Amino acid sequence: MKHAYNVYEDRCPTRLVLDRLADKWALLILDRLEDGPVRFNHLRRDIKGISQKVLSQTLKKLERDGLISRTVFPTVPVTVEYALTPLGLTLTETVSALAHWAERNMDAVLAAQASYDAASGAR
Amino acid sequence: MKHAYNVYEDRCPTRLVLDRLADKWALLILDRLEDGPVRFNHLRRDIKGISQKVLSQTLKKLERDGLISRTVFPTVPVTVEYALTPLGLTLTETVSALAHWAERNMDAVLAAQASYDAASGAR
DNA sequence: CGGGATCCGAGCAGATACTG
DNA sequence: CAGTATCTGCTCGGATCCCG
Repeated sequence: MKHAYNVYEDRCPTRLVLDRLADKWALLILDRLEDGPVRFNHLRRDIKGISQKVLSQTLKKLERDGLISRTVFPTVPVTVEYALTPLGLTLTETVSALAHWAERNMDAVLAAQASYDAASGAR
Repeated sequence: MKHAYNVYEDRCPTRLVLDRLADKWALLILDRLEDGPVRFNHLRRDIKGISQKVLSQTLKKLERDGLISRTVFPTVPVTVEYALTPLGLTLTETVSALAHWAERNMDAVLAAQASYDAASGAR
């Protein structure tokens, strides 16, 4: 057993955390915040395809988990900045590794998919 | 820009890969296979809470992506072993890092959630 | 043992409209 | 600008039954 306890157990708290991390949007947001604080609509524009509702929900979850901070500036109209917390920062190293793996091995994965599809299509 | 190209773009292939990885069950399965080949019902028993259908679907996706291999032994009844491919093996290092991050920082996350909930509950 | 097929209900996501 | 509210689908996952 390479884990401190059984990660595969049903109500294991690690699963709860892992569960939260296993979210495409959350990963992209964390990755995007790595370079510094970003405002709401800026995130919305940068992360193509996310809806305002889902972005809002995901940000709230990440804030609840203590991974990002939300700062409101009392300008008119109001400005809100999202930034990584120190905890969130420690996570982005790992998330980055995942993103870079995807980049490096994308071709291999696509090739595997193509050959898999060809094999089952032949049937 | 720390990526070779814009990961946040809509139809970026990296997103497709990242999307696949952002799956709680897939991560758990990859992690579980790290120690060696495992049979179907063994996985089913080990990864508590997964249904046979979802396990089957997830395994198929991972196989399609070239991350795991499926070997059928013509015994009676038939035996099927799932194992990491070399490509999948390179990924588990990163997945492991994620799992260990979750383990190490679980307490901090739970604490953050508690204080967040207390703050919004007070309103 | 290792699945596929089917049915079904809950929840999540998209679109739209409105607000401080 | 930065969201909330509501409604509506529509996919995902659980349960069950069956097969090689």
